[in-house]
Amino acid sequence: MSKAAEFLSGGGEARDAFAGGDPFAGADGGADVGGDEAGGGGPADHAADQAGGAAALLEGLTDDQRRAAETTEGPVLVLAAAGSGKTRVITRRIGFLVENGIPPWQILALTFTNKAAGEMRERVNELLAPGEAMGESRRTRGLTVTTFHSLCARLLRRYAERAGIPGLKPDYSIYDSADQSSLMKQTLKALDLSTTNWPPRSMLSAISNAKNELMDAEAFERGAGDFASRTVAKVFKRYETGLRKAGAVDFDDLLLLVAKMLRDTEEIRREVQDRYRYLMIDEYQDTNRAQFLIASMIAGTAAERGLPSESGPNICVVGDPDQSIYGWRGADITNILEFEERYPSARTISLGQNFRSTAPILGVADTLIRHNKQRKHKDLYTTAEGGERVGVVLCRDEHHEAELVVDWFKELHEGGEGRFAWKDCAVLYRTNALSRVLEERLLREGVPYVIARGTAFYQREEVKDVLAYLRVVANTADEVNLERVVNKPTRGIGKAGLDAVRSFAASAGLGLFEALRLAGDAPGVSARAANAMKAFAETVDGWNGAGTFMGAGVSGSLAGLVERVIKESGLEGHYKKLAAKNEQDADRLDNLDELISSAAEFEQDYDPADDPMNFEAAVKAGGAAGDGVAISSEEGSGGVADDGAGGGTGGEDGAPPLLELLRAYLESVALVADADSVDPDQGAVTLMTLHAAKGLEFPAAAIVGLEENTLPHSRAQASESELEEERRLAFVGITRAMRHLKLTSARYRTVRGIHERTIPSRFLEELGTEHVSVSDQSDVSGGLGEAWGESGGGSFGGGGGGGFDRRGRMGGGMDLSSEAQVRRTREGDRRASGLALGAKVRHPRFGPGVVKSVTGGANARAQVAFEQVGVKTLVLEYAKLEVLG
DNA sequence: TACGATCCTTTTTTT
DNA sequence: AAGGATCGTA
Repeated sequence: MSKAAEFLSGGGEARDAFAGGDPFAGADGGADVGGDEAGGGGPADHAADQAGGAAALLEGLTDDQRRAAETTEGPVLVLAAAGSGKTRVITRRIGFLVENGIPPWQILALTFTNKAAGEMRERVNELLAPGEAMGESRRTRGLTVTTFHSLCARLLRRYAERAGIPGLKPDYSIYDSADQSSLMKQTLKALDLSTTNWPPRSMLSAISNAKNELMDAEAFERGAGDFASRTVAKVFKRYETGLRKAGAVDFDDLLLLVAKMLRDTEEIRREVQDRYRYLMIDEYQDTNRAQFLIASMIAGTAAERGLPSESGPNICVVGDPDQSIYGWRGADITNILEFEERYPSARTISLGQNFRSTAPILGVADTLIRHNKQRKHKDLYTTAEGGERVGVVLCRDEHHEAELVVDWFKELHEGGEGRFAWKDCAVLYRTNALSRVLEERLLREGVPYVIARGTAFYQREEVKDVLAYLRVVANTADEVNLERVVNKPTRGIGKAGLDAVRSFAASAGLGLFEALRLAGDAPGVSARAANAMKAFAETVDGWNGAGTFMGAGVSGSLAGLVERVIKESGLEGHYKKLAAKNEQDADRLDNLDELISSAAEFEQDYDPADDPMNFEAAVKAGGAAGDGVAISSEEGSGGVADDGAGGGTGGEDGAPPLLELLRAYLESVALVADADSVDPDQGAVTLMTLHAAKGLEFPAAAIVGLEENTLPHSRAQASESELEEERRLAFVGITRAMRHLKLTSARYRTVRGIHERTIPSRFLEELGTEHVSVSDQSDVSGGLGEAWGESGGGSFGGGGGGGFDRRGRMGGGMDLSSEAQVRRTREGDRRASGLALGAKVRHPRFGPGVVKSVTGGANARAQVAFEQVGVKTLVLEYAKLEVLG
């Protein structure tokens, strides 16, 4: 039995995690859910009267695409190759459903990024209600197109209390990775574990992996055998307690808790199933176990849906195994295989025709991806002819690389009739660190550009400060954020005082925030500190009406609240002072302003009826189409009409509008992704990671850093499967390009401050030669690379229209096959481990010296103080160091 | 208690 | 290169 099946049936490890019942037991009672005809009957019933419009929607699709769009009943697996018009198919499919009389609010489409969701909403709107504002038309109103994480956040808000998840109230906070890491550090401290032996990062990643596998702390503990994992289990448990005490959940919890809730609480599962009758999942290859199960449970079984047992629910998943690039995050390609296992009646539709790229680009992509062994080959084809070769450019270093790329874009931009707009161009790279040099060059050349880093803004210190205050305002139990802001800007609350208050809180059974308010009663707190604490607590009280949000001034706008917090917290003054002192800090004030604007903007766009969990509003909006649909409204939660202006999400706690707005705002901030910030209309060159580029396309693309240890990344070479994921990443990059594609590889690159010789990526060889033209611009012969002696320099074969050949003079004429590389890396490792600090060594050129430091890993290097030439950092793999006895 | 200087390690990718 | 942590000093 697969793990997923175990979870669903309540068996095995996963069952222990939740000790709950089988969600699908008693499913025979499900026949009458909803009881409406539209959902149960499906398009066929309505096809007659709507046929015209529906048929028109399918025009211009290929046969395969059409089948994918119109096969709306039952489970469907769409294997959509890169550039095969996947988004188009999903959009048309939604249109087709609505055109056939399915109320939009019964349709749920899940994507991975907000941006993808937003785009899809837009396209559906264009299709169904052209000219009307988004969400205005009854033909789209109530349609849910969102991300897994947003949906889960909303489900948790609506149902957490009813599901009886301990410690989780509707005002829960979502912890981002910075919050998580603070909490983890606290946790380790509390357990008296050193962060050296138990790095917070690894702890968090172990926990995250467990949660992705649907294992909670108790289950993890049960499976923990050795000392290390038993310690992790302890940390896990404590971390969970910390989260719940703070009324918070982390990213993984959003999925885990919802999976658990849907499984264990039949009533909730039914309610969600009643609402959604048509489910679509994009980028299915990137779903993890939890997501797979959430989708399964929302879709329900044939029995739950009152369908004949040989059929299945209306769930359509769209994915491409070749574009699976989130394995490290728990994504599981076997979800694709298990789909057919779980839904034996599933129909599979393959979309193999590529409409995006030229034949050479496609050819190169195909040649590359064929090197993956764990793969079922599928043909990728295009009917398009012509197209220029894919350029491979060898350059000197990252600066040269940036120069060449930017020059190329300028050429395209300025060149003749086929002129390219800036927004047609993109630079893709493996790691964010590579963007810097490119950015500098673009800036210098005056080329407009945008970097896809939606999260960067919210990670700025000053912005994080304000958000931390806001989180505390929304939820004073959030002690991680409380600790962040309690003395920022400094207000005389120091470590000693805080420690005293903490123990006071513990002994009095108070939360930290309450304890601050009563600090005067705490032993060991100076009067001065106690006053400061009390003042701080009162300031927060002033913002949130002493926790009730009823106080004067709290009824104002969200932007108003944010502004008040910035001013009254003293942050404004603090950053003004900084800015006066240091010019670099000037933009911090701008960021604070921008945050206020972002709140104002959010407020403007916010409509409680847009909340997918506001079932009532959705149904109401659905109007006539929704007649006869029984949404269970007697449960008391959101069912009773909310007469408050805020609408129904908060429901039970009678949340006033401002608090609801604040929660929604913080939630949206917590769930932004880097890719979200890509705005195709910005008229600028786009810079982004290969991961963020998934799903996008550009007429001209450059992929930089085609070097070993960069792409494929050094951290991803431990196993064949990791390497294959890197190859898929390269594949994703290549298939983003529509007409022009260049791949660059620099001979030298400065990584973390160390200038070092590189090895061209093995992927370059794997592109084949047929569609590639190599141009060696590096013309380095010796020169810069002296420290590495004979391994430096060398020129590459190929050039012109020829093939690419990695056999140059590198490594003294050695053929650097990948085996040879592995060998050399190990050699470097071995030498590193054999080098003791203080060891006397001799370098062929620099003479004798003493080892100052050694780092291990794939690129082991040592700092050596030479008698004649001073301290040098050497890459052991290349430096022929001789150890002197 | 607060701030600065110095030393040290290090994220690849992200919801 | 840069951020974080630690330590010493005002």
